[in-house]
Amino acid sequence: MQPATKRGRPQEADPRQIARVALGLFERHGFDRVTMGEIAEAASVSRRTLFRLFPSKSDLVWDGLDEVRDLVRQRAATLARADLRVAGVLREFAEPFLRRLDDPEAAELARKRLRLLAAAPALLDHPPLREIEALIATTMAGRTPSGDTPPTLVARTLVAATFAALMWWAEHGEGMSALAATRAALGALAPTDET
Amino acid sequence: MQPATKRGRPQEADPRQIARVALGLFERHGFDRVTMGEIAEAASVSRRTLFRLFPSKSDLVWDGLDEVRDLVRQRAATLARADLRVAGVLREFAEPFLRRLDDPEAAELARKRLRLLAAAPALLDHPPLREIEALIATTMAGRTPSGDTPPTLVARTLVAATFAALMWWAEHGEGMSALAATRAALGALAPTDET
DNA sequence: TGCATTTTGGCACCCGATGCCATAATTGAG
DNA sequence: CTCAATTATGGCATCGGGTGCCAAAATGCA
Repeated sequence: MQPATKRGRPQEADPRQIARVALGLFERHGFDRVTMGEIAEAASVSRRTLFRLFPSKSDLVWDGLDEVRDLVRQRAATLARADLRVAGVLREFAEPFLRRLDDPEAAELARKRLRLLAAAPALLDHPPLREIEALIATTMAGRTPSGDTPPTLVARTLVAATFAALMWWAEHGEGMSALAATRAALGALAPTDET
Repeated sequence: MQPATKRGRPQEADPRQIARVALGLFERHGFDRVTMGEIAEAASVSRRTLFRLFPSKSDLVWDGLDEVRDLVRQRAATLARADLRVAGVLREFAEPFLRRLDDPEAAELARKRLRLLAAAPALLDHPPLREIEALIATTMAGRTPSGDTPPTLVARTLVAATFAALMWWAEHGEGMSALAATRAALGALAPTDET
């Protein structure tokens, strides 16, 4: 996969720097009011290499998500527990990442990104994100006792609901932790009979 | 809003016919492998008027959603009940529409559209759809007793979860009704404590 | 010095989408 | 009947995201 050899022309462009520049522009002017040409100019690279480093505009926002996806992959493969229900999925997948957001600085960065999402929903259509969803769903589906509600149904609904809760938290959840918001939302969804 | 008068050049293009043609092409070749130019040619209109009738490619898939949105608007304005919780939202908003899917023919059309969604998630980024979500969310937020979990949080999570359940139903829910799948999924989401 | 290797960036092009404008087809008023 | 107002159509140019192709630069290695 990686060349590892140091032959060839060395890479001049710094992807993380470029992503930082882009994120700054997005926050200031809005995601879709910033053109790839402007980002390229602001980062002092050509439009062409910008597209080579970040094949889509969304990749600039989701920079770093690949590593999260790898962690989720690893966690999914490692998990040997049989009975993995909703509470288990939250404990094993959501909590380890959400706890990072206890750090106010990390929380603020996460909020910035999530607010970008709310303003430009096209960002949700992102392959690594879809793969994380699918990983959680299939892992859960394989480890849930059958007989009750179809596991794939629960899994996909759970992931969607969790993301929605996170988006809400980014905008209105100032007082509470991301994890608390997620738990509260999931708990409130059961359609208890009323008059 | 509407001209109502019959002056001016009569409309030659038939939007519903065009949408049908487009839907057929999408099913056969996949949403993003069909170009607007091809649709225009297949429907015997110019690319320009195609874009005037359907400002975005997604509008071809979501043709007719505006009327659904109007119904939801009306329903939201009419609803006078105070305490409108999760079960109430399902009863007042989801059920009236999901019941239409008891008709096998309507169910098959809905499945076609939802399967298109699963294959091209960009279709989910559609203004009328967002407005329906927002309508339900704000209606619910205004009628839920405060004190417990923030209503806007519950509302947005509920809508996201319901859509996810519908998408699952379109692909794997052959045996069951759309409403049953939704209910089952929501009920299973509460994180009951386990070991 | 040359050669393989890798990055860079320029160019042309595709596709979705938008603005502008000339033109066609109709109704209604004189 | 004639003409103006009105509405739909479609051609043209342009923009922005995205891709393929290819030549030029910059390095390690023989």
